[in-house]
Amino acid sequence: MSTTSQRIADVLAGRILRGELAPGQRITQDELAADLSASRIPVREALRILEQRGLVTLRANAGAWVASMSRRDLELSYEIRERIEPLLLLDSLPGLTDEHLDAMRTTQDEIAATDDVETFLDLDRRFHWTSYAGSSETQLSAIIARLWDTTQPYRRAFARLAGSQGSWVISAEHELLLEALRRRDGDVAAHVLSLHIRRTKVALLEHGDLLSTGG
Amino acid sequence: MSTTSQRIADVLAGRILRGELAPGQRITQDELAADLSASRIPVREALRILEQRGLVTLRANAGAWVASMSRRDLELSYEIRERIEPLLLLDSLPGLTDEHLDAMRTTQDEIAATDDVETFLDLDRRFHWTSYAGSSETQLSAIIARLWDTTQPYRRAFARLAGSQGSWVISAEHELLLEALRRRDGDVAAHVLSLHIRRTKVALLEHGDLLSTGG
DNA sequence: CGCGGTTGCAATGGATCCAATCAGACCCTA
DNA sequence: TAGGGTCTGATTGGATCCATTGCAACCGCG
Repeated sequence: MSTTSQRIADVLAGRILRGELAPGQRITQDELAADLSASRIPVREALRILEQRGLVTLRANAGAWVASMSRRDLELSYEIRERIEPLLLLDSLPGLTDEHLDAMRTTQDEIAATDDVETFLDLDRRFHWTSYAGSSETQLSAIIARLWDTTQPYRRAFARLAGSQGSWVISAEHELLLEALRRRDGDVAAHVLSLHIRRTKVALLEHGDLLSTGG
Repeated sequence: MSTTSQRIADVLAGRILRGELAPGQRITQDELAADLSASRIPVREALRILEQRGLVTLRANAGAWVASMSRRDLELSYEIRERIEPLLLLDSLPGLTDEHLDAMRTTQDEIAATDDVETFLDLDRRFHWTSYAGSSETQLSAIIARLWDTTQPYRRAFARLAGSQGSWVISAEHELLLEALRRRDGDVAAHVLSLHIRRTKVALLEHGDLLSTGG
């Protein structure tokens, strides 16, 4: 069995990523401890773990809050991803099996079929991370996972606003990516991925009001 | 005054970055607590803080170690830096004052004059981070700071092996960077920086034996 | 009526104590 | 003698209790 700290961190991370807790919202140690039937010690460690993942902001002698990003931070996050996710994809490609590609195929079909925002977010995440499954766990994947996590609330807000408009663009880009991966063409795949992220960034930032969920 | 956790984290980080503790070396909570006259609670939090900075590796019910990287991780760290440090530099450039540039000028003169490895590492770090001083604290600078921190032991090992050979190349690149920044030529500055990092990576990885310090 | 200081409470930070876990040595057996 | 199992010690993880900090309401003074 894992530690209590890790269990608490997992539960809290899930709540944040599912949007049950909004960016900027206060988190009190006592409350969480009582809620999960533990003392405050593992709660404090869990908050440290989530600070590390960028999901929580801590201030000494003041407390903890669900992390929120400035518009500039959000923009830079996408520009980082645009430059290093292709790196991870190239590192992953040699290790990608046909089973991985089949799984991506299936996931993409489900993406094209869904209208629910939460389902889409989940599937989109799965689609891309399956493409990274050929790479071993490194600092690179950790950094990217963190960027995905911290921007998740804003992706959700955007997806809600945009509705299903433009979802066909995403599907088209996913198809291009998938085809390039099948041909084992790393250069094209990396390029498509880079463009995919850049276009998402632009679309997302056009909605200036999506930062209203928290400062 | 800050918290005890933060103070312990700072002390331990300093020891690791100065090379007093080698990668892979065990850290026991009791020892650290006794050494710094504190209980184990803030020590545990300090270890979490340093795990966040990538300086310490934690395993549940087993303990803490000074973090070490695989060769592949080291290589990827440089490839990430090569792609995103130019981004930080471009973000910083509008905010860079003449005072910043003068400080870089002075630091570079000191770099050219020194033969001591520790002094060089310190000055080189200062040179580049001064060039980022025009940017506000974002996730981007945090990621890069982390990459600098975690690769520090290997930079040190390389600098010792290489001695002062090739230090003129570094100085030449720094001069090019400085000149481009003075002209406010972001494109050239970013390009020089990218090449600077890439060349450093290649030189560093040629020494396959520098990973001997820890596994 | 507005501002500064003070007081009280709520929440966090830290210390001590106890329980659970892991690593290694030792012993017993085949 | 080699292998496996058990037992013991050391170390980490967690709970309870106390100290400290920060925030806010309240009171007094100008």
